[in-house]
Amino acid sequence: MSKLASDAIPNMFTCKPYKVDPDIPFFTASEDEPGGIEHFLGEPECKDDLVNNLLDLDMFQIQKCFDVEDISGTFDDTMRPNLTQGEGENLEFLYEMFQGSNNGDVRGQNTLSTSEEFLLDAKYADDTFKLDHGPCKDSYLGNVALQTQSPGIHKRDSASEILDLSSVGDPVFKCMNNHSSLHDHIAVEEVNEAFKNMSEYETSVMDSKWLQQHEIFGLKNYFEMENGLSLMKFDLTTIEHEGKTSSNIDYAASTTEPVIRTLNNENISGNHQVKRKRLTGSELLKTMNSDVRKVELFSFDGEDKAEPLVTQKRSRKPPRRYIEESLDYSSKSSNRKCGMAYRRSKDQFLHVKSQKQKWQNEFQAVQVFPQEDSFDGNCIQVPFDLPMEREHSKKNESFLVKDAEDCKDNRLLCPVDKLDVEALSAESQEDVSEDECMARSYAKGGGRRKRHISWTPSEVVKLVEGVSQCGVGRWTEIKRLLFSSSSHRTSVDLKDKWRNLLRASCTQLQIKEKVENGRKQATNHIPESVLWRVRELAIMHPYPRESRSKVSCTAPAVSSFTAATDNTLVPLSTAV
DNA sequence: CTTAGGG
DNA sequence: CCCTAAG
Repeated sequence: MSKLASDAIPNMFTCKPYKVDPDIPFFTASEDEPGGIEHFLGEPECKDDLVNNLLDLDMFQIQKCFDVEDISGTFDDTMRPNLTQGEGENLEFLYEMFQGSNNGDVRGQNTLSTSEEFLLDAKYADDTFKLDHGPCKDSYLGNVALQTQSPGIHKRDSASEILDLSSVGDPVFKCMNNHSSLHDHIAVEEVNEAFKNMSEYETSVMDSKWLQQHEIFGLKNYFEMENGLSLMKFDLTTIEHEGKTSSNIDYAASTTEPVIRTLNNENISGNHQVKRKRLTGSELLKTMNSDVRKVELFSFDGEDKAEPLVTQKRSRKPPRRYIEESLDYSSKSSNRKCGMAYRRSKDQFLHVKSQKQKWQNEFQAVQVFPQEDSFDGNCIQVPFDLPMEREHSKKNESFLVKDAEDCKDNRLLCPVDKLDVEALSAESQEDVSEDECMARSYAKGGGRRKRHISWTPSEVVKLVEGVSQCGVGRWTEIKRLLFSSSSHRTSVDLKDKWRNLLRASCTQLQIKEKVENGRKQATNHIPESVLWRVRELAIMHPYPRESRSKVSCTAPAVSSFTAATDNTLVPLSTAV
């Protein structure tokens, strides 16, 4: 496929004037030093250069990648505000811009003002048409709003953002084309001619500066990205281009490939939407400006051909941000498909299946309190994430190969998981509900804090019993023995709970000694007998540091414990 | 990985 | 409940 593309693309693209691949700095400058980049972007200096570069970029891509013969109306709409408004003479204007003349400053600002108007138009048009844009739309539009509201920086930002927004509004442009009379082929041709007239010297002089600006632009784009798809994309192309500084062929192939993918995909899913949107500004211009069917005729006749290119290129590890976000997406999207549920509960189920009956018997033997912890209403949890994000995940279901594979795996494994759940539910409703509860709490979190699940008295009793059996500190064993069914209680949780119980037992004693009235409130629904037991266990199995001193001061003698306990508690001597 | 301990 | 260091 890549060879195919390499053979086909140069025939259709005429890239004479430019010796240096303009996207190399764009792609190579990526995840290594985002902080510095951000800092750089924060400096309000380069606006004029960026303005110039914006137009330069446009012209570059147009000239470089397409021998402009059949430019669709989208191109005209995109370029028109920049080229035709404010300056009647496109040729002269562009020429000056390319030369980096001082006049370009003023004109650049004019261009920017019109661009802003255009961006606002795009925003409103976007809102009007409500086209399917994927998850990044809002953020981009938000950027637009921010730019228009902050005059201090909006010039620079909007300049660097125009292409982004054009990408976001791509469908908008298309819609506009359907019912507007903005087609302006003259401007395009003039631009094209201007490039042809440019001398080799000028282009070569521009290259260094232009590359710098292009890098800025690209990095800006980089930071605008909401998900990692385009990062992957960029990485791929980066790998492709590293060390090949003048590989226009590869450039063309890699940059046009997603376009073709998008086009060939009949039901354009969010996946490809995102891909196209996440392209660099230059790519987007190409995407929008080119007559894509024409591209398709050049030996790209199926998605299966374009697919290997992607997988072949994906060799660099995605950035951390991408990993987190993709995990977020996958967890959200696969939540309903047992994605995380499977992951978290697989071992649990396997383990439970073998030992569940046995431990359950032990539980019942151990239970001293009635089954208050059926977890009936306790497990109904409201998801943290917004419903909007769910929609995104739906659209981006297969927006990465990795994600797609994950989803597939989850779907494949899901039936087994469900079978397990059903089989277990026949055994014990409580435990399954706990597992589901736990799975939900993890699946939706996406790395966030686990939902707080209050310890039920029976759980406390189980913990106490486990401590009495295994001793303090053997939390894994206790967990395995008594909490194997409740996967949301980890050994660390047991440890923490035990620590809290010790504190509670201490403080409660002190409180009880002082005020008899506040006892119920202070106990926090933990029966006093349990606390007594905790205290005694703390004596028998001293907690490494804190329990010894604390308990020793307040813990009564064993004789007092036996006297104070009700008969529901098994005497400690039997347990130990 | 498990535990202890601080936050 | 989270995080991390230590073993």
